[in-house]
Amino acid sequence: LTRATECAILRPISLLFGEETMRKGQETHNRIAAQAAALFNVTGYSGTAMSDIMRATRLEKGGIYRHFASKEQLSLAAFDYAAEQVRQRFAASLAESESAIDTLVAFLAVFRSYAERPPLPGGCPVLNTAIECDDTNPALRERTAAIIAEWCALFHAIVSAGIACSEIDPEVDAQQLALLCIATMEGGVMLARLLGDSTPLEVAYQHLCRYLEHSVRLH
Amino acid sequence: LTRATECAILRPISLLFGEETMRKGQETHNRIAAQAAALFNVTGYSGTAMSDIMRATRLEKGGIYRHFASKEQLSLAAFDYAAEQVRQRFAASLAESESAIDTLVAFLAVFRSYAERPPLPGGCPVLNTAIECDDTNPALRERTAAIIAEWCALFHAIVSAGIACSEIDPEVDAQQLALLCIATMEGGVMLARLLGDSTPLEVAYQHLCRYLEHSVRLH
Amino acid sequence: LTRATECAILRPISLLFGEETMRKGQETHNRIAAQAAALFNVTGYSGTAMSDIMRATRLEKGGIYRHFASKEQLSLAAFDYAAEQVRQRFAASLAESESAIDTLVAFLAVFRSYAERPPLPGGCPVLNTAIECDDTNPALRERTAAIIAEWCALFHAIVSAGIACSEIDPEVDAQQLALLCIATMEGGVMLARLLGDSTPLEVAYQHLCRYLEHSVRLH
Amino acid sequence: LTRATECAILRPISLLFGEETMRKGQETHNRIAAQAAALFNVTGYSGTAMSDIMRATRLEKGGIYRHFASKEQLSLAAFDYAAEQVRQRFAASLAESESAIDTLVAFLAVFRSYAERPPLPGGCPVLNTAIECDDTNPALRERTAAIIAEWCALFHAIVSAGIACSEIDPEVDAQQLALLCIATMEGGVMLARLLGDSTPLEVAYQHLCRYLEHSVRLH
DNA sequence: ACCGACGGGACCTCCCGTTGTT
DNA sequence: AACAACGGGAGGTCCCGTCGGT
Repeated sequence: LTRATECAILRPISLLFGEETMRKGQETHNRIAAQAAALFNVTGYSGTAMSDIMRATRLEKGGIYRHFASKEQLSLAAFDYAAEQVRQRFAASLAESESAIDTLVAFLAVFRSYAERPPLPGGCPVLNTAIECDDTNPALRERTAAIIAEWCALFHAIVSAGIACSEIDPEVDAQQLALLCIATMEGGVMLARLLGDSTPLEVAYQHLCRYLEHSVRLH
Repeated sequence: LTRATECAILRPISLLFGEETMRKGQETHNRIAAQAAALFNVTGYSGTAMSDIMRATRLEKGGIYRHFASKEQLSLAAFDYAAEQVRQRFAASLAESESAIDTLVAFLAVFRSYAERPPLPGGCPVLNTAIECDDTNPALRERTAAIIAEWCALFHAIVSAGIACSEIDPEVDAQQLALLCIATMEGGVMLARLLGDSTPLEVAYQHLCRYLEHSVRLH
Repeated sequence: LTRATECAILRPISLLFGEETMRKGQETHNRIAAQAAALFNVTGYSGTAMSDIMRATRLEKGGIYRHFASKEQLSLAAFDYAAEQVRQRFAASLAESESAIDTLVAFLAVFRSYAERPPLPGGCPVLNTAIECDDTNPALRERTAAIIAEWCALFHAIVSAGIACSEIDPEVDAQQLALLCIATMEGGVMLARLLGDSTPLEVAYQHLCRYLEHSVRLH
Repeated sequence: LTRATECAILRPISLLFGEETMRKGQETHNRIAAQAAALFNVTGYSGTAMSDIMRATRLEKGGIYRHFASKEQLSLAAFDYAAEQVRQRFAASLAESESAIDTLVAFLAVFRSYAERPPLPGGCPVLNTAIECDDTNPALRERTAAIIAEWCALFHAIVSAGIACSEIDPEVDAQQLALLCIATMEGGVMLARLLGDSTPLEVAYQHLCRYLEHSVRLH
């Protein structure tokens, strides 16, 4: 794995910094969270048993419960891992773009890529967690809402910058634009997965791109 | 309840048609499906236990299993009940509209009303079921996809009629328009429920209304 | 079992009184409580596993948990059963005695019989529960203390009657006498069981009998 | 054990030589036994988990299992520690008394002090262990019975000396007197802890003091 | 048509003990 | 000497489904 390689490379460095301690444990901790995240994303939190996670991690109960006090705690760590994966996808996509509109398009493009290459097996963890946990799991709901807030903040930053450099119409409400884009793309993800067809995502993406071009960009 | 009243009204009629047989049983059957649908919609299929349904229906195990062979079968019946509720919401909303565009707006308005008055407790059953079952439950996934297909067919009919009477731009692709509208509104439902705020739904609704007006209506 | 036979005999009678309902369940409920009481009394509450009770009752988990919501609830029911057994032993012993002093002696004699014929396997449930639960289980502690209170009340009644008929010295404090007798005999039970020798019980009994004769009886 | 014997022999010698070696280990060993003794005395042997002992000792599993091969072995060491505490309480109380009767009273006084100042948290370890282990744990039962035997031997010595100096009635049976005193006081300890009231202990103590004075002392 | 009793398996959690490492 | 990591089994609880009764 890329990750394992990365660790192998970083280890000597961290040794220099005296971070030697608790390496193995941390690694296992992360590995469990990562594999649990995938399972939770596919079968849901209540649909995934600890035994499933045991099988995926090839660890026994004792090994898992050493790192997580409960399934609840593990589910939070798993969500955090998933959120981090999503963040990295956005970071990678936004990195290449230069103008504000380009950046917004890059944001949309991340969702568009979910049909073929989801950040985790099972689709968008934000969408999945939002649907499963909105009524039943305050802790996860909170965390999920925080990701949405992050995205909205990102939109605010991008739109502000775009307005400042006269690329974006100053009338544009960043918050509303963010909600519209997230809703449309996440809805597209849902449809694409349900129908097993990426068309809905493509339609959503094209529609929003045109909208950005015609109604958000300053002419 | 409206539903109960409806039953009371319909019963004498069905009596006229000799449907005397299986009345009480059918009623219980429907009641179980209805209450299970609400539970499933809130806590999910794997998050809802038969004991929850027993409590809600005030029936013992035997009473439920007389009507449904398994939890699986009950979940299908419950989804069918939920789908029917949704259908009725759409029928009621579309009934009043006259023009094609009005009809499309009426379609969107149904989703807009979900924030304050969802068809079932727990939000949109189509969205919820799609997310929970896309990877794990082919039977429910199929049924959910069928609802989407129904909506698309509805769009086809409306758009065709609109084109025929020169209200809608003949360039409009009904299928794509349907997917866009469904994705945007369902995404809005997700956000509204997650954030506990109907703004995302309102934004989605307003955006699509303007889109219908400017880009779908024939000028 | 005697008990089962008894039930079989009583059943037709209870039918006459319309107590037909919930017969089987109640019977199983009682049987579980009785057998659990014996186990708890021998191996303690925390030392007895539900699997032990399953083996003893020849019931599966499902069968037991139908009747008791938790091990905690079962432990309370089991203690109540044990307390009832103890009560019956006292009732049987006190029934035959005539004078106040005789009644007190009969009370002591119940404890004396514990060495050879304890009310339940494992010795005195009051003593055992008191020791195990005084610091850890308020519910059981309360119930155990209530039995002690019952015994003290019994002493009050006996002593009062004895004083009234000039058989007992009016200076005698019934409460203190009760505590002394209970302490001495329960301590005797403990020693007898620990040493596997009934001598301590016999010594305690003889001592208290002489004490009753010389210092409690009115001369 | 060989190890115990070795320690007993080596200790004075190594002290002479200022023995640095093996001191830290022995200290930890004792600390674990002491803290485990308190826990076992409160929550019982089967009610106390190794994790409880880990928390109390602030040691990890490996740290404890280095000193004790198993929970079973630890429980024996803990009981030995508890027994030693009890022995010291008796030694301290008996040290001050001069006559035989005074010594017996001093013996009783130790139990009387248990209500306010038990030798360990949780009450009398002899009583607690006797009740929990009489049917289930031969090793601990043996050790507990040995403490009782010690006490009886102590009574024999005191009574013999008392008879020899004409302080105690030569008719007195030391063994029976010991059993009576132990039973009465331990029963008092049980009641005092159960009821949260030292009265039973006081009553037992006063009763036995009067008994010693009137029926044991030679007049 | 519905209830109550029960089987037996799965689930989460915790337990005791072992091993490798430092 | 002590810790961290882990195995594997047992504990209590809950689950789904069956069956006999009424």
